[in-house]
Amino acid sequence: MTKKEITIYDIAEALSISPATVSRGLKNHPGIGKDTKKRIADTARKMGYQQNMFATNLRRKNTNTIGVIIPRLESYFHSTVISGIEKVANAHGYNLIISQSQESYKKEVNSVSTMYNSRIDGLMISLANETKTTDHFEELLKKQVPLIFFDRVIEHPDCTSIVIDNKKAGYDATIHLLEQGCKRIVHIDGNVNRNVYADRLEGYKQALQQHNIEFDQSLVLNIELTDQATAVATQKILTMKQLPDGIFTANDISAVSCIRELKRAGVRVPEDIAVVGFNNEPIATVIEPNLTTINYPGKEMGEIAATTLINKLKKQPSGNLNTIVLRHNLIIRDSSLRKRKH
Amino acid sequence: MTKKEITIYDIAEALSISPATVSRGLKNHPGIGKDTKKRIADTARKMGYQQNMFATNLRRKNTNTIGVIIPRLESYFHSTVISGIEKVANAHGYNLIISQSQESYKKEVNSVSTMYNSRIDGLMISLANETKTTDHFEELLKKQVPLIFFDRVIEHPDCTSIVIDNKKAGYDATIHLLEQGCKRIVHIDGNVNRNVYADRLEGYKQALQQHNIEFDQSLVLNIELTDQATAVATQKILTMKQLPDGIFTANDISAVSCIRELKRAGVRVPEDIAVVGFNNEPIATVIEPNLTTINYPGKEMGEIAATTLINKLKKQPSGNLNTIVLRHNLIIRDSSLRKRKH
DNA sequence: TAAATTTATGCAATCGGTTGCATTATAAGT
DNA sequence: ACTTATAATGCAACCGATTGCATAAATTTA
Repeated sequence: MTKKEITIYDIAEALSISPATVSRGLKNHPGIGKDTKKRIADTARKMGYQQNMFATNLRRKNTNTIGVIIPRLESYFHSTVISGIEKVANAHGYNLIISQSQESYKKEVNSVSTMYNSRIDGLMISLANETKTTDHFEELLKKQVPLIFFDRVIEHPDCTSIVIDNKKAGYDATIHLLEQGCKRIVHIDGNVNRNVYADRLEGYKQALQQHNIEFDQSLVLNIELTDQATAVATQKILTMKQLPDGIFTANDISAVSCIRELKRAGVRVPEDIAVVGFNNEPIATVIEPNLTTINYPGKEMGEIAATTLINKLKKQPSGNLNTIVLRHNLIIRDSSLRKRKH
Repeated sequence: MTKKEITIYDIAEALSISPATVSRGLKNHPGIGKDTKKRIADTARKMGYQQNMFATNLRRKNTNTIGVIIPRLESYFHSTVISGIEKVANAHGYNLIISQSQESYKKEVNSVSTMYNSRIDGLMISLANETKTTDHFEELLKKQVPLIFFDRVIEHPDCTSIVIDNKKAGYDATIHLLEQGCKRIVHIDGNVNRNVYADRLEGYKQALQQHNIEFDQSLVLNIELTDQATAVATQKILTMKQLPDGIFTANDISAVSCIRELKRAGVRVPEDIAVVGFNNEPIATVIEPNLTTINYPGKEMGEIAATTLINKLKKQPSGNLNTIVLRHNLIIRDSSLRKRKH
């Protein structure tokens, strides 16, 4: 029933030439005559020829496929990144295979292994919270498969990382709160096992130090940055003997949840407590007051990550960088504005 | 430099048996002796054997890869669906390749063609707004590649569609507004070329009819359901000689934008105008007042779509359904609540 | 016009598994 | 002990494209 596949042999036969010539003709090999090429192309079209990638890949040993592993797909930030990646990969004729780690080290290892078996040409990954080592990438790297980390990265001599300056961003956010007159700032952070959260915390500390405020560990809450966990954390904050006058959270979901709880408890934002988030997700302009946050260029990050990887694959010179740092910026909105500028 | 790949021939040689036996042994063929199997498995592990999928696929003619095409990745709803798909596909050992159409027919055709060339085993798609025909799928279908539509579907005799009852949902939303005392309800809708929007409109009409309210075409605004476009549409609504007292929008992004504009114009929600959205995205509980909306089970839809497809691929009986309708439900929140229940 | 180049094409091995059929070794039946 | 059924393994063709090397044809040069 299934109509027989057309192969280069069929085309060769139809034109009474050799399959080798057809193969070369189809990919515009310089050694093939102009008219022959045209006849091959025409016949191929006429017969409905479709290249068999397996045969090609089997010989060529590359798949034209790039793997992407992210913690979760239903996250605005990550889907933005993926969108950027897809755009670039698609434009360069690469396929994308995507997998989510769900923040689990085990799932991550598993995904890497599956992709390894699928013979991906390159891998881009934003690490799961649980991940602490790079052992599971060694197999890939040994086979010279380029690996790129983005957002949630880890140091590795052979890989490029694409990040923003999280330390500076954390610093910027905190300085802003300080400049708004905050003296006692809580920092709601993620798992400091991950660079992004460790760095944001570091920036927070630096800013405090610069304003001669002593760092107080009890003002740092390391939680899973979800809606729920933040609500719980906020309740805890509300029971502090001395309430903070500023909160810097490491993502917007968390910031929104926090503001919601504060309002529910009758605390005014920003008058009583100013709040700054991170990521600039769409909800930042839905919550009232609108959320001051760090703008994180996700789509751009995806595009750059993909471009870098593809350059590496094509062995173009630009590919051997160690770290690429994208620009972030603080977007000031009402959730932190206590002093009006005029 | 690149370490030589280990093949079944290497294993065969190491054990002085034939490659055929190794091949069968590795996939647990019944005709191979128990101890031989074990020796093969052990040696394979010891030597670091990795199956070459190309060779396998070249013979077997299936790729273990499923394609997914959606309008855009940076959409909460769609990333939720993808998440569900990924979960199921992954659990069954299928790879996923993803592409976005950006609502463009041309890009959609292109993606289908790329996937066709990648020899995907099956395809799942939520159509672009521009798409009106199914011609671009014929090539795939001719090759017996199963195709599943989800959310944005189109009638096709050989394909299963996974949807919610959009007509009923539109009806439910409108009836709710009517029950809250609304008499003049605007419907902000998408491109009626797409089933989802046509059906929601249909449900809206039915509800009106049931309450003996004459349908007024001037109260239906068909727009691109974005933040921006909705803001513009809302401004237009505000200039109507007679203001509506209810608005039913076909998605939450739009509803939120609408509420924002209404509030900015000093219109009270829900007192002056009650608003109902669609999808139940996270922003629905961030906007104030919280948004009444239709809960749309995206992740579940993804899981079911993937399961259905995989069943078809495995030729399991459950696979030959025409349409699967998931349950939706109206979630009533403050944006539409004018009469308190006690 | 013969020799030297250049251009166009073909031969045949190769990539790494898979699988129908044949063959051999082992166990069971008479 | 001898045939027959059963289990275990091997042979070899095949999937479809790629590519180094050889060959043939066309063109240029001497």
